[in-house]
Amino acid sequence: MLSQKTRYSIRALQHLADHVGTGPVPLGEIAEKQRIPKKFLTVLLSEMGRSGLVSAQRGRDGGYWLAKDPTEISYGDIVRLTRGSLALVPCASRWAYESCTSCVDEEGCRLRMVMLTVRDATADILDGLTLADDFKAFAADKRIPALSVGNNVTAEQH
Amino acid sequence: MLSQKTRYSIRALQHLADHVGTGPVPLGEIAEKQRIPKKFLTVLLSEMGRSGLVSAQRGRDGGYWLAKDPTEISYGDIVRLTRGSLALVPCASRWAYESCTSCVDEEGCRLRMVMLTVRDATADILDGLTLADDFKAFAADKRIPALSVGNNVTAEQH
DNA sequence: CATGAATCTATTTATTCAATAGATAATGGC
DNA sequence: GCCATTATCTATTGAATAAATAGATTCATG
Repeated sequence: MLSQKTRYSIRALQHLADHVGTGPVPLGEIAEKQRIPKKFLTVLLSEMGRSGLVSAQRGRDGGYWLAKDPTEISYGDIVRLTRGSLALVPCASRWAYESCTSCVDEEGCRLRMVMLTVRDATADILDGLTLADDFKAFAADKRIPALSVGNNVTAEQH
Repeated sequence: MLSQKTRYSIRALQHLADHVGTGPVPLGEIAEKQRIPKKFLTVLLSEMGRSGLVSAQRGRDGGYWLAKDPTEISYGDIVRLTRGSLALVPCASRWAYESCTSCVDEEGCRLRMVMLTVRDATADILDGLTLADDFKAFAADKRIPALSVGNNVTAEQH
């Protein structure tokens, strides 16, 4: 699962992407519009500043803006920077590899092979989508179906 | 990330898959061979028993075995049963959907659209692989490259 | 120099996860 | 019937991580 931190960060960046060219956006506005706790968001935006995703200006009329063009910031980048890895298991990360504790045989580990494949598929998607992408077109293209709300799942739905 | 619980569970099931037809495998053997804390494993195997993945027999010569044919147990099943969901965000789960707290507009949420796509790609992989699959062939087919160990990442490696 | 903003480090609080404990129940051999 | 063996269950502890908050500081601008 993605942490709140990652999710808040993505929403904040999307907000900034939607306001490119309109000058610095103050933290208070992002917090309010995106329903993110203000004080928490200061921490997140600071980190994103340090990692080069956003720039900021202090003082009157200050605020935040994207440090790069929205086409240059992919969802993969954001997840890597805020979460450390795209993978579901540290030994299947290509960006932040860590060997498993309590692993019996990493070379032959089937779990790791599966998870490497998943991580590559995930990367294909997340690295191919940027903050600039048009999600209405994207959704139509992928034909994302509506979700059945609740937990009423049938055997076939696995 | 997958929890230890999910990882241990998968390793335990793989062990059982490798011993189909040899009679009940006692917990102690699984724990030792797979390096899983014994007491913890009892909890995991109990849960897997309740969810119908394994069967067990008590007493002398007792132990565990797969409740179904290994071809009938996919990695997707295991992850869903032990973790609750394949998705990276609860509102993108099809099996265990939950709406986000602090979500502004779920219908139009771009993060959710991306994550639905990722969850579908993940499901394609994990539901297509079972405990019976031959991972040497799988790895060769997918041409899984060796990992560079450590965190020495260059800009191009994203 | 006062005001409005971001920035930084530390701390609290909540939640989740991993592991262990301890008592119980079934099975089979003698 | 009794004992050793093995699984089962519920609860608890302990540790780690994540979420959120606090408070002092710095910088820009009118």
